[in-house]
Amino acid sequence: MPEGHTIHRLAAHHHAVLGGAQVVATSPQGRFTAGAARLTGATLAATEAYGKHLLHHYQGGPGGGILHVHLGLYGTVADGPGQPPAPVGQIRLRLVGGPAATADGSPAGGPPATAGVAARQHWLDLRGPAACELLTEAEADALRDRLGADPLRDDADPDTAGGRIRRSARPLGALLLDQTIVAGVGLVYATEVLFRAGIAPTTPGRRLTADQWQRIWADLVTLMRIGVRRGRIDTVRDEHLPEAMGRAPRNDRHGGEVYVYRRAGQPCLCCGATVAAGVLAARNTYWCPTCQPG
DNA sequence: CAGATATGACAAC
DNA sequence: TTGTCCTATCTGG
Repeated sequence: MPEGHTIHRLAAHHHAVLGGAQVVATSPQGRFTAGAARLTGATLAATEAYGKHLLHHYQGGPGGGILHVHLGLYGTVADGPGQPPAPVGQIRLRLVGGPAATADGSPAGGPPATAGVAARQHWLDLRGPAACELLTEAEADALRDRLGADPLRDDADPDTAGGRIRRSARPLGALLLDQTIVAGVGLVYATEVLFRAGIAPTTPGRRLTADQWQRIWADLVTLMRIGVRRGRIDTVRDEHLPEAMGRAPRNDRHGGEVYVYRRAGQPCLCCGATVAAGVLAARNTYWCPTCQPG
């Protein structure tokens, strides 16, 4: 699940269901005991996504702080109304009071709960994360400073990212995954955006023109915004969708329609050539030898 | 039911 | 480059 679109989606959702409310935090596995104690009684003031990093800003209570979560390869966050299921996650946040969520699911702002406001019950479980820790403001600044341009953030600086890419001899398939250059792009988006650009993942960054980078960046912004909306990665143009081509829709756990990601050995949706697979910088990569000439 | 694998990242060679 | 983290899911026997 977790490329940048997933994290941005979670940040917005968590603000909608827990924003402005006091929380009770527990550490069922005992790996976040001190952090949970500092969060309990604090109020979730804001949520933020930067690349694949999720930040919860807590104020008040016994100290508050910035909860930093990175899901890594297989971390998940689940949440829901009412009583939580059996405590198994690394961290659990339980809403104990706050303004009622708006009907359309938009962020519930306003002050914390006051007497007479019906308390919501909402739980959140974090399981299998690569990182779950409390940061200071300075540490959060340092985290943002070491991340590159996030196509889903308004403050992104694609020119700096493009400059670094176009001065590098490393292959584009690795450069797009370098979170200090571009933040939030993972294997699926990197693989697919290069297919859509008609550029092989082995191409050195310095062979990319400024115009090509501009188009790749714009495509990432477009694709990842769709990903946030739909909660899945779709990169296939209308004319190559299953309905348009009379083929069966993709039906694996990812769900999205893609051109080459994990389609090794299958025919390219554009030209029919066999999709190739390889390993680049310790990550799987896929491409069409015809549509993406090296 | 054991083993492989996964949209990730980092430390240690 | 390889190993490790650590969870869920899918595969083959």
